[in-house]
Amino acid sequence: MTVATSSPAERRRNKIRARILSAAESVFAREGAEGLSIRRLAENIDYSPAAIYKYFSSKDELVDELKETFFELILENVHLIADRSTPFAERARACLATYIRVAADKPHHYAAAFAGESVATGPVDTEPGFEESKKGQAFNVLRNMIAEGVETGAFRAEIDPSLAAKSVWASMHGLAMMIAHIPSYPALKPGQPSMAREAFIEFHADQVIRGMEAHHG
Amino acid sequence: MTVATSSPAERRRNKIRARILSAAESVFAREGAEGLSIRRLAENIDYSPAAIYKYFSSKDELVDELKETFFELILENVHLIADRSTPFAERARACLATYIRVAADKPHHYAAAFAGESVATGPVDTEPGFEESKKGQAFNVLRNMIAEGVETGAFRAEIDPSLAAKSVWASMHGLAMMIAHIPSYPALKPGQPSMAREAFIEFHADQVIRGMEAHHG
DNA sequence: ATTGTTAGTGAACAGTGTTTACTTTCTGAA
DNA sequence: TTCAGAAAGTAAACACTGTTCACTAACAAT
Repeated sequence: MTVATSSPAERRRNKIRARILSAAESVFAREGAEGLSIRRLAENIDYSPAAIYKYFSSKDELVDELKETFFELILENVHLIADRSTPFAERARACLATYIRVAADKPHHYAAAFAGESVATGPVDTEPGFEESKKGQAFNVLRNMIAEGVETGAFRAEIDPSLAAKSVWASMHGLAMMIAHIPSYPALKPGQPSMAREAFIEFHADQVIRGMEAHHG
Repeated sequence: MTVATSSPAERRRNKIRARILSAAESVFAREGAEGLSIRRLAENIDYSPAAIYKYFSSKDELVDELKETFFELILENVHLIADRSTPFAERARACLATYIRVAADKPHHYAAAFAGESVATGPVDTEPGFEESKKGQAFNVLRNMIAEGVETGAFRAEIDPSLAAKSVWASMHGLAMMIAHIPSYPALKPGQPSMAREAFIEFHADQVIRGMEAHHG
């Protein structure tokens, strides 16, 4: 083990790697994975197409890194809400709504994060490294929150947090995908779309939480 | 207006068109839109690639037709349940579950039906021809069912059927997409995945309905 | 100073959807 | 029945794509 954890050459390499990722990010955000071509990317940063392959073994690997970074962003935002000490019901709704908002902000990223065949090969939570992945961590935040709800009696006692978390995730995923693919969803008519969307996101989150709520009395 | 609504030539043409679609269908079901290449398709049916373009103006148009036919299948299945005279709650849950089941049966079709950029250009329900499209009709079935629930007092009075239909659709869409992209979702571990999935689909549908239910008491 | 690794490149390979110019085949009217 | 015109079908090319290979230039370490 050498002392220097980063040689000058290594730092320079990381810098270029980052520059490639940054250029890719901006194209990807605008046009998605299909719009991001290695040749165009190479031209943008004044390299030959083949040069990219000295830094990434394939386009998929490059895109995977963009997706992972994006899910890190989702996780950060959700954590910010989840760790607050506001009342449970409010906190739960805010978490769900936040997930959608971040997803809606980068629709191409969100859609791509779930469209990749690499993800589709195995079960979600038995995938190697799922627990450690950003997606897995986001799932855990959700499950813990539901467990809290069950323990405090806010949610029905018979609810299995793991199972419910998957159901809730699916529901939020659905809205996120709808917005990603149909940018104006769910606005009835164009015009003040963001207000209508905000209201809808909150309605949707509310519906999902209601589905789990206990009704004493 | 001529009497003959289909000349021999025309019938022959439709036959070949159908043969192309049929060959495309089987490849598409197995490998999705990316796996379906015009050249491979042409080879399968012993035509030159260019010949396909005498019947379809583009690959997108061909795929669009596959998608529309698929959504017709969904609609048929859902209608079969929706038109039954079983108790409302049971009927509603069965409709939602059916939507998922048909989608899960042809994951590539379902994913593609929502992935196309052509869909993503406008609002869902202000798209020209949305009301007439199979997707639009499925949406109407859902909205009418929710309206029925509100009228009979099963669902909360303040619920707007149009809005709620979008929320419910998003929830079901989410699960359908999860299953489409992650074939083993939501099984925790491989083994008896279809039973686990059946149970989960019903749990999910139940959660979604519960979100709208009124609690008199 | 020399050796070996790394950065970077131009050209090619194997695909893709699509268009164009061309030939063949068939059809509908004089 | 003949004959013009439309339609069916094709080979070859265009403009792309991701990726690999052989090669050169630069740099690091012994």
